[in-house]
Amino acid sequence: MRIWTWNVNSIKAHFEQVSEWLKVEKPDVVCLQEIKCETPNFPAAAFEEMGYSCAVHGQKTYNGVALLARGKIENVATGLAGDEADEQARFISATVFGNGRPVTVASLYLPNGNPAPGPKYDYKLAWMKRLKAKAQELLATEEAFVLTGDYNVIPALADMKRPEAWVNDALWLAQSRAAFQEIENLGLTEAFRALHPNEVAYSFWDYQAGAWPKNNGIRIDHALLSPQAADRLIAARIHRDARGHEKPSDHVPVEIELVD
DNA sequence: ATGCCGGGCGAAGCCCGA
Repeated sequence: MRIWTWNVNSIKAHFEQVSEWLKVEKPDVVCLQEIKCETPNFPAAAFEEMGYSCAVHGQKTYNGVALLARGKIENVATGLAGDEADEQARFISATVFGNGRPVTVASLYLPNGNPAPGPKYDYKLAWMKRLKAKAQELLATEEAFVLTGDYNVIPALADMKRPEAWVNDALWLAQSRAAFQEIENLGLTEAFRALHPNEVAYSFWDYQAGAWPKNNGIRIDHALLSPQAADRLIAARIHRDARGHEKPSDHVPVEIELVD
């Protein structure tokens, strides 16, 4: 089972590229972030024609996450517990099936948090605590699950081209990394780094200042796997070529492959 | 680079992203 995550920076603006890539690569599950549309405006019919079921947690203008999967999608849940006032559409989870073996998959868009310090950073850290609680709840089931998406966290020095540019940034601040590490330390595996301990690879390049031609990138799109999912992990890939397309998203797809 | 690009909204210019 191949599971993709892709922050598409508006599904309306980048639908053509996304659908072309899905037709060629045929991933089994696709987690989308920043769809930037309300649920009724998501192009579900077009994805269904391509063989996918869809579960969407949309929002006007900002955020928005979705799950596509070949076969059925069950137990769809949206949002994270712990803040009744939170109206930002950043989390959707569901059960998907590969050869009959169920996997719980979540598509998440973790808050950026800049400027830090400030209310946006407080929201980011609080959101990470809520995500940790969700991970703890899922771990108690002792089943395979994958929490994947745009984490907006640079885990280590090796995950950025220009560390000096990020010293005071919410994506790199010690508290952000510590919160990410806390979730990993529950017993989750960050798939790409686990399989490629020494590889320098990025998943985001800013649109500005020639970041892409200079390869001035960061790695912030991740997949965290429960032990039962990590046991099935056989590959992790970053599709960096997607960034070179005409009119691309600023993020590229990150893929993991599990034994069916 | 407290935004250089790019998207949304909405029809100019501001908000937001990382």
